[in-house]
Amino acid sequence: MLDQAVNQNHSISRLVENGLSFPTVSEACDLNTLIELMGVETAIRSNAEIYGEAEPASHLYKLIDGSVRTYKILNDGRRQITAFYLPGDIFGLELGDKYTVSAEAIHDCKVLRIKRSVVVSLAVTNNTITRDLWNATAVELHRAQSHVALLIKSALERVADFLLEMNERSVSDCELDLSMSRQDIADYLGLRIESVSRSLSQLQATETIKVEKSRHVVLRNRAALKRMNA
Amino acid sequence: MLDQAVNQNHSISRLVENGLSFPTVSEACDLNTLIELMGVETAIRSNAEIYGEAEPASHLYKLIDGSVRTYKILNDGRRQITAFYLPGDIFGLELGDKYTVSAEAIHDCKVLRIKRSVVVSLAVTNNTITRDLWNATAVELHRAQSHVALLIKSALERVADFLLEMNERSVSDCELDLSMSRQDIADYLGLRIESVSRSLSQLQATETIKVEKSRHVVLRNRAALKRMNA
DNA sequence: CGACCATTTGATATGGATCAAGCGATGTGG
DNA sequence: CCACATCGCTTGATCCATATCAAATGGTCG
Repeated sequence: MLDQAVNQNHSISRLVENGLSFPTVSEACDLNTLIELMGVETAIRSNAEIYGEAEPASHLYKLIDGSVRTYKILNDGRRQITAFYLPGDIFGLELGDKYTVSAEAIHDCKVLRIKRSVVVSLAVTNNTITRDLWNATAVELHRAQSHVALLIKSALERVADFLLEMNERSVSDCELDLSMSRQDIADYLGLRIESVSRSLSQLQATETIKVEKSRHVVLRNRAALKRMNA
Repeated sequence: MLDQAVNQNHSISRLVENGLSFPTVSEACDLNTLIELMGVETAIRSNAEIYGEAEPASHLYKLIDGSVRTYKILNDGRRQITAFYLPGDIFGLELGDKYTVSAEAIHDCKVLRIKRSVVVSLAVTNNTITRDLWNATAVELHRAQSHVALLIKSALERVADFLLEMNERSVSDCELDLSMSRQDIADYLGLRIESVSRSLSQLQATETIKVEKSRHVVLRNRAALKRMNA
């Protein structure tokens, strides 16, 4: 059943990529529907690059399964992770024609991939899609602004923020499965891996969290975590 | 002549705000033209608040003269300046219905102000305007991403970055007139005022810049400044 | 001229980086 | 099934960049 869906996506996609009109898609369709209908399901191996900074921004992605990090490498070699994407998130959206960050799979992933040129040309006449593109960019902007606010905080506050952010974006109970390594977290928070580790230990010492396994954290006192934020 | 233009803007604006149709504006018009045609010219005193975080996002602004800072106050009282706006820039653009930052005039300013509801309702049928809103949001996103990259750098690098950014956004020769105080710069860069001052002194000691007056800086070796960036 | 405010400079403290070692989980070969 | 290598993470010791505290300087305005 899944295979069938994938194949169908392929054929729809090809139709439109070949320039044939597709009334239901091009008229009253939103961005998410467009990706679901026309996106090509693609598997990506753990740690594989999905696209690289400064490459032509050829595709737009919706993450189905797994997790993705986007990052920039600064000229001294430091890596700044700009965002983590979880299932359901759209990524790879660029206004300009080059990617401004690189994207990598954190694990084996499944994504829906759609040609940017298709989306952009549909957007010319489809206001809903243009609005969705705006909307998606605005969501990214809010995340980036939160990230700025995060980076001026202390190490402990950054880690607390990070745990809450991940918690809110996942199932949102008190159990938290982190898909990324300590190094990824450190590069996202602008800290060293040792500082992340120490902050987690400190939060555990104050009974705020419990690090059951290194990738599995229980939030024992979310109020205390929230009190650390701004 | 200027007064006349202002009055005319007022009347056009009222027409549309009262729900009368205005074919030339609502059809083939872009966002900038819309603001120029319908924006109400407003003067804002130095240090006056233009809007506050979490207030209803009632207006969209184009800065004509002066400069503006937007910021968030974190819960421990720290102020994070998120952006500086210079003449020609659009600000106050929100996707949601509340402002996510506060905006203040750094000096006496002139702005063109337009109701958000007008822009948004025109955007429903005018794809060019929707696209321009997307575009403006994408510009903000790029700035925010650069800001993230900036905040993981050393104090010296942040200050060098800042000088280059301001230089590129102004007339772009080697003379740089800073419209903001050291405290504003510090709150933008996530540093203390003393660290900003020391970094400037250090850049001056290496003949990279010359601080002629505290608000007027000459870039003597732009290549050296650029070499500090990532 | 004198008061005030912004900025710079100096002295010291501190949080996070760095360097280094230990620990625990996972996997491999004997 | 166990010894051992490896990798990711934690913990410890020390260092350094920036914060903090304090004072001096300079520019502006009455």
